[in-house]
Order: sequence, then C-alpha cells, then structure tokens
Amino acid sequence: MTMRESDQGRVKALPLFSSATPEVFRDVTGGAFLQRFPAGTTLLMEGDTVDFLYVLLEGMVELQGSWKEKETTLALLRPVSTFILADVVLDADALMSARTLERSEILMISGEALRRVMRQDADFSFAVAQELSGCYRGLVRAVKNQKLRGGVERLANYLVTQRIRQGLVGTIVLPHEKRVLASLLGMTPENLSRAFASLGKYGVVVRGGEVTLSRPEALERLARPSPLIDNHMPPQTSVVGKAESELWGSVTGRSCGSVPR
Amino acid sequence: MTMRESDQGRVKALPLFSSATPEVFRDVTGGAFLQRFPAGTTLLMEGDTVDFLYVLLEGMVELQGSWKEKETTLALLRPVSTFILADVVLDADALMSARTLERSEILMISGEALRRVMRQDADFSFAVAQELSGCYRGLVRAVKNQKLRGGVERLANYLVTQRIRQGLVGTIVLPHEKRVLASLLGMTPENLSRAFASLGKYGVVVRGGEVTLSRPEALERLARPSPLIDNHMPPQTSVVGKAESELWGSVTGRSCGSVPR
DNA sequence: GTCGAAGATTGATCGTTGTCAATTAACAAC
DNA sequence: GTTGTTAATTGACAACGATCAATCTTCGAC
Repeated sequence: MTMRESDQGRVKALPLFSSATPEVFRDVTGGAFLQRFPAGTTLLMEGDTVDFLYVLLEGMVELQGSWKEKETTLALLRPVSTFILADVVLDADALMSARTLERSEILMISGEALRRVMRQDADFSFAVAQELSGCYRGLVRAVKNQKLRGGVERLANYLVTQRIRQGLVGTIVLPHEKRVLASLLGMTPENLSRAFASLGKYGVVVRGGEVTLSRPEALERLARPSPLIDNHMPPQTSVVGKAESELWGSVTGRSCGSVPR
Repeated sequence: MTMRESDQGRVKALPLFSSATPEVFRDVTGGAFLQRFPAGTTLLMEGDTVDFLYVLLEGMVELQGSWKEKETTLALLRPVSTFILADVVLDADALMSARTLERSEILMISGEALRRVMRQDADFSFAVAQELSGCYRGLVRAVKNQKLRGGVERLANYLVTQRIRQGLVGTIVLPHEKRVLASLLGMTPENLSRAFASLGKYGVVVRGGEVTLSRPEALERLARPSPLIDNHMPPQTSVVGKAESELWGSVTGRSCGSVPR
C-alpha cells in the first residue's frame, strides 16, 4: 500500500519535495498510498471534490475539460508529475477530469495532510507556491499559444519542441495517439492530418507515429518559437530545484500538473 | 511615497494579506511605494525581469501577450488586484506585458521582500499559495473557454457573467472599449460587432457602451454557462479569505492577476 | 458650432477550421 | 492467415473567423 524505496526516492526528487526535511516529507506522504490503474481509467471527473494530490510515477495521464459534449485535452503528463495541486490547496472542486492513457502507477497523497503541513512549514509552503507558479506560467504559455497562433503554427512549434526534448534527433516519435495530440493542439484529427500534410513543404514526413524532420531550420523559421510561449526546457540540468520546468503540454512535463498544448 | 492610511486598509483586505499578522504585513509592504501612472503607460514588457509585485489600487490595467506583431489581451484588472505574482515568486522573466488603460494608482512591493517573508512565515506562504491556486484555476477556465466555445458563445457567456456581477441589472455597462473586449474574447473587433448583432435574436441590444439584455433567460439558454468554466463569483460575501475569486477575464477580478477571456 | 481623429460598424471576400462521409491503414483476437 | 475494431486519412462541403475597404459615430479640440 505504501511506497517502495525506489519510488520514495523519485518522489523526494520532485521540486515540490526536494527541499523538504525528512520529517516534513514523512508527514506529508505518511498516509499516502500507491495505486495501479489500467489504461482508460477515469481517476477524477470535472466537478468532483478533490481529496488527494496525485503523483504519477508510471504510465501516462491526460487532463481534460469538457463543455456541451465537447472535450479538449488540457495536458498530457508523464512521470514524475503531480497534478491537481491547485484544487487541493484550495480544497475546491476539480476543474478538469483526469484519466489514464496507459496502465499507470499513481501515488495519492492526502490533501488534508498537505494543507496541514503547509501551514506548519514555511519552506514546504514556499515550495508549493513555486510549483504553482510554474504551473501558472505553463498555462499562460498555453493561452498565448492558443490565441496567437493558428493550427499549423501550433503543430510546427510542437514538433520543434519535441525535437529538442528528444535530443535533437532527426526523427521524433509521437508519444501518444494523433487524436490526442489533435485535442491537445486544439484542432480536430482531420485538421491535424492536413496540418501535417501542409508541413511537407518544410521537410516534415510522417510515417505512423514517427515524424522525420529533414530541414529543421526551415521548420523553425515557420514555427518562430519564442521563449515567452514555448518552454524549450533546460535540457535536464541537475538543478531540479526550480519549479520552472512548467509542465508543457506535450508529454514531458517534468512535474506540475496542468496544461496544454 | 509610501501608502495612505486608507490604501493600507484596502491592501490589507486582499486575500493575500487578510490573514497576515501586522508584523508580516509591515515586513512585506515596508519598502513598497505607491505610484501614479497616466493612461496608456506600459508598466512592464514581456520578457522583462520582474522586481516588484504590483497591486492595482485605482484605475485599470490590461495584461497582454504577443507573438509576431500580434497581440492578445490575457486579463483586465480592476482594483484591488495583484498581478505578476507567479513571476515574482519564481524570480523569473515576465510572460506578459502590463499597461494602464486608465490613469492608475499602483502599489509596488519588493519581490525580494515578498520571497523573504514567505520563507519565514508559513501562513503568509500559504496565503500566496492559495492566491496562486486561484489564479491557476482562473487560467484553466480561460483555456477551456477558448478551446471549447466559439466566438458568439464566448460573448454570450461574457454578457451573462457581467449581468450577474453588475447586480442582475437589465442594462449592463461595458467596462472598456469594445476593441479591448474583442481581444479578451479572442476575436477581431469586426467579429465582435457581428457577434453582438447575431445576439439580437436573444434580446441583446447594444447602444454605445450600454448593452440591454431583455430576455436574459434566452441568452442564458444559448450561453449555457458552467461553474466549471465561468466564475460567477460568490456575490461578494464577506468571506474574502478564499482566493477562489480567481480573477475572471472581465474586469472584476477581485484580486489575482491573470487571465482571461 | 466645425473639424479631425479614433473607434465602431457594415459589406464583400478569402482563408481557415469543423463536419460528414467514405476509404484506407494498423492492429489485436482468433 | 482472416476477421473485426479502432485510428488515420482524404475529399466535399458548410460554418466560422480574419482581412480589407468604406462608412458612420463619437468625442474632444478649437
């Protein structure tokens, strides 16, 4: 029920906990429990009351919002990531649903315990505030991305970002189904197909889940990435302290639980 | 240079400070200074390093993001509101510009002091975390609003929200130029005009900055507001403690500094 | 009052995006 | 292998939103 040794290390390495004393860490995660979910499991529905802070240790989780039978993907999370932190801090109803896209391993931390320790330990509270700030900035980037760029531009920037995150390889691998990517980018699957096709002029070739980027310079000229919108992530420098990894839509969010594109 | 008595009270009433001890309040706002700006002043540009937490005491401020000579409004702030809190907490560059829309009075609080006190006082740190959580949730609402609704639906919901905030009056007053509203709603001024026209069927009549909503029920049926997207705000209950006022695009954000629609 | 500048509106047009339908591809079960 | 299910693609069309240009309104300066 409780954590494995190895998982404990990974959780402790999260920005949220990296500066916590052993006591604080024990107090917060003491009553926590580890749970495994199959793919496609809904962990939380929009509007539900939130009792736990979730920490994704294995697998993949999608955060989504809905309105009038429409759904949209707000974020895709990879290990190790926390999510719905803001709702837990305010003890408020969830604004988004969460579901597993793969078989996943998730640590569930008591929200009550988290808030209690926050009120006792200024350093921990500060770490939470930093984490929330990073998440917030991630969402600001998402809104700018959505409002300022067109569909093709969003895709181009997504590809540029992925190329960097996957190590400047010539061929990147889409970490999820195209339908999910389309939803993340705020378009229909049909339009994503057409957007990929229209990037052919810039050396983008799609074969299944593999996307080859010959002519990355051309693609980048089109994408015009900006550090004020795209989080091209400090390439995993050892300094994990800053919460400024900020998620970032595409599977890769270091920690932080929210948002898009 | 420093605050008036009356302003001090208003600042202390902010969710961010309402639970702070007099010492904490003094420590944080001690080195702060009050400044007046004419309309149209740029307080901060995207990418700038952020040295101060801003508190709007009088006037109106617009937060905006830009990319490739395009601009978009991310939030409109009315007194009393803080803004760029997340950037201050992380000591990171600003992701959005801030400019006054009217002659404004703004309190500038040292970011360094804020962070220092946060590390010392768990309660204050907790209050900051709550504030950030509210801002974060406001942004989640904004993204959902933007991705899930069309232009006319966004306008309809904006009007429904304004009607509630202005006290269920029959005629609401637009708190800013229509061009700014258009940018906030993520459309061009031309399309905003047409969107208003298309709401005529639902009893919406525009005369200058005044919008009369005969048939609010019809408008509401079209708008389909949702508590998971629209923040119809607890109508100013005395409980100011919760940071869950969450801004909300339209001028009215109780406090909190960010975002839209 | 007249004038001028800026915002708002309207119409025409064009490009983008969503929708529906049909087809093809990928993949797991058998 | 075959079959059946789901995802992905393609085309045709409609809806939506952006752009350009012209007009009208508002409002402040004079």
